[in-house]
Amino acid sequence: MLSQTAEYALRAVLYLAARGETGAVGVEAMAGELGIPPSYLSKTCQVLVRHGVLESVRGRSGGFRLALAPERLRLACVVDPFEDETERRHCLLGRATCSDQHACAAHASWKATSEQIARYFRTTTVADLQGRGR
Amino acid sequence: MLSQTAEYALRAVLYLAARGETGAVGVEAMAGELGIPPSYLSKTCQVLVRHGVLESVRGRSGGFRLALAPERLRLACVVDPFEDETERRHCLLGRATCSDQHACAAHASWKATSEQIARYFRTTTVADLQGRGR
DNA sequence: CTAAAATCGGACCTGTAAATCCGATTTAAA
DNA sequence: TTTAAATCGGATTTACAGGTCCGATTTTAG
Repeated sequence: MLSQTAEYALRAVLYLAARGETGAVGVEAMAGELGIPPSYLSKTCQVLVRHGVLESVRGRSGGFRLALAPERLRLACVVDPFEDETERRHCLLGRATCSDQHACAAHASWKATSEQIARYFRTTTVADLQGRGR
Repeated sequence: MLSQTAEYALRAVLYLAARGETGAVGVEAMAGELGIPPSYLSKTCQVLVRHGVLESVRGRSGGFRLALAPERLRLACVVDPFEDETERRHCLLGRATCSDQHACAAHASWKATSEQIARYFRTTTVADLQGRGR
């Protein structure tokens, strides 16, 4: 469903949200806790910083922290930087242009499901997932 | 949403369904029509034969045709052989075990959408998509 | 019977996502 | 002021899905 990288990003953000306002968390610690290759997580977090999802604190006792309150952070903001913009996964058969006007064979029947997926990522916030599961 | 290979499979099956009972269609013709690399489509079709979705006719004027009536062919049958069995895409965060009992943070909120996706592929048939779009 | 046209299927190549490595830079504690 | 600990960021390597190639086999048209 999500690329490996997008999944890492989501897990990292969820982890930081759980920490609340406890200052920045180092990549090494986070990676160890989440079971993600540290140097890869480092890059992934850097991308999230560029997209305004995280803030980085450099130097000693630095690390990463959320840039926004969890209530304002939608899952789409976390995941989108790692999904190909062009293929908004709207067409099941991989058409470049697939709309109500120029529909592929699957368009009509797939539409409802496709829209529910998009709505999930657009409306669900990080706060909505906090405190659930473990 | 679907892997490239699964998408090829679905398009090929839809193409054969549109042909109706006009005998087997050669890979070369099908690939040209669909814009799929011929030798790759060949392998993809071979997998579908092994899974009972297609039948192959060897020798001169051979090719592939549907093994079942379109009404009996569910999209899941076409697509599943090309998706990893283990990660049934049920867990957004990539957990090995994620269920109502052992839930990840996203489980509860993701469940409805996840089930709608599964239901779509399980219940929609090739016949449902026939004659739609182009 | 022969030859052409097709699938079969294994070995090989390739492009890209995933992961690693390492030096430069920044900062705070000692 | 020095040093340790952290991010930054580009170059490189690895793993695997995607794609190619080709010889063997099968079958039918002529």
